[in-house]
Amino acid sequence: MNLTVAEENYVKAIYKLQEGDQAVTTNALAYELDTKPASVTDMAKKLKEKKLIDYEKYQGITLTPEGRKTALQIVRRHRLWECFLVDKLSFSWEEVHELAEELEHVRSEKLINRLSDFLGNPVIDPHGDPIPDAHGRMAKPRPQTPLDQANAKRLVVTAVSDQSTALLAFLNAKGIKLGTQLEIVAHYEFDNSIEIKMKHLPSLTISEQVAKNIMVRPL
Amino acid sequence: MNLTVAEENYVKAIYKLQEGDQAVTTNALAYELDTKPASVTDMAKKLKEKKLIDYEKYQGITLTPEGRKTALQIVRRHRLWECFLVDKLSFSWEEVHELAEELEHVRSEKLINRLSDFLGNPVIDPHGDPIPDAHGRMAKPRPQTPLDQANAKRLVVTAVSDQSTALLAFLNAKGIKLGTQLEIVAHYEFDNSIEIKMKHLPSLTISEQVAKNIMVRPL
DNA sequence: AATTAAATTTAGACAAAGCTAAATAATAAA
DNA sequence: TTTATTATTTAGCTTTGTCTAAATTTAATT
Ligand SMILES: [Mn+2]
Ligand SMILES: [Mn+2]
Ligand SMILES: [Mn+2]
Ligand SMILES: [Mn+2]
Repeated sequence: MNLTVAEENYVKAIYKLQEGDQAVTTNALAYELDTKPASVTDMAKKLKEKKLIDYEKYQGITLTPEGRKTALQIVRRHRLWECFLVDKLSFSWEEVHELAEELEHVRSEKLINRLSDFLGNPVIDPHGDPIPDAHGRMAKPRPQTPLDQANAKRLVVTAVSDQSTALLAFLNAKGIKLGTQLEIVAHYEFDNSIEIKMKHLPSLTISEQVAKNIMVRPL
Repeated sequence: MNLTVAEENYVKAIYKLQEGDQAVTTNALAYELDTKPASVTDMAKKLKEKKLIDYEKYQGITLTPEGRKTALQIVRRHRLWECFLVDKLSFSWEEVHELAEELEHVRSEKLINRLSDFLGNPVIDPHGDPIPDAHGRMAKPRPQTPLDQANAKRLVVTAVSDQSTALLAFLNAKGIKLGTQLEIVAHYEFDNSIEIKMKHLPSLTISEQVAKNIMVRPL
């Protein structure tokens, strides 16, 4: 099926919001895509027509199996381009999302498979997110939790769930990246901030907001 | 100025057709872009509004200096992506044009300059066409002529002027590529076909059509 | 110079993707 | 269970880029 760029962006956004299998709401999708609910309703009708989503008035949106397959292809392209930009062109992780948002729409199986080979068939992208293979399968991520809910003391950073430039730039400034090892020094109940310690660095206190978006697993 | 993909394709096509400085006709542009003359007229009005072209009814189209600058940026992106695809992803020269046609529309100075560095700042693309630098300057190509007009006997292939898959595939089949050295054995007046000889290979006769599109210079 | 042919433009329509404002449905509060 | 609030949809309009058919201009031929 031949999708427009807009349709691809919708399908990917629905995939992202559809954690598990609960329906995605019109408003949530509008917010995610920085558009208006009325526009989402319009597009929902088109995507239903193309059998990429299940949609009934007022009932929210879910991807069909076909839609999910499509979404995974787009996610694959997005994440592989991110890897390319970071690994080969030396971009930093907060710069690549925007560019990948455009590169992901160049549709060519051959291109993307060769790109994957060229990169050594990576399985996670620069933000720690898994990359679907050519068949849409991804390594199920090793168990990870947001830093604010971690119970172990010694942890390693495995991903960032919010990928805004603002958060990533903050983490850069503090020297936190994928693979960074850290120790929880204290929880402060007042604002749920967390004090952490990385090797060779003075300890540092981060807000709950930040902690929620750093994914970790026990070391 | 922020151009749409369609506008970029028009500007690039006008640049391509505007050999020297003669105006590009509506019909020629429509044919080049595989669209209809009426659509070209519509777009001409928009591009004039954006000061990218000079255009008066019935008088044809020429790029303004601003338009030429824009065109050179697009050409730069196109040709650098072609280099990437051939040099890094092992595509062959007849496969890359289509893909570059899409990749060229990802607008990022930083991306394209890093890509250029990554590729070693190449100055010609896989078809022998010069690549504009970041300032829009290109090495003026060494003098070259179409094979059908060459007077020297021993020649080297420097570029292909028609880049259709059909021609490139034909050249592949015959073992002709950039840098190939050949000798003219005979001209046949009947159909202007040309017999050529490459080292270690039996001689071979090519049509005028083909010869017109192989650019060569004396060895 | 008049006529024919070719090139170009205009008029009117359509599909895609978006918007605002108004209407309707679903949910939450009183 | 009414009432108020929030979520969603509908209606109508806009922009971009395309098309066909008709009109007009320019160029080429008698
Ligand atoms: Mn995108
Ligand atoms: Mn990512
Ligand atoms: Mn293009
Ligand atoms: Mn080329």
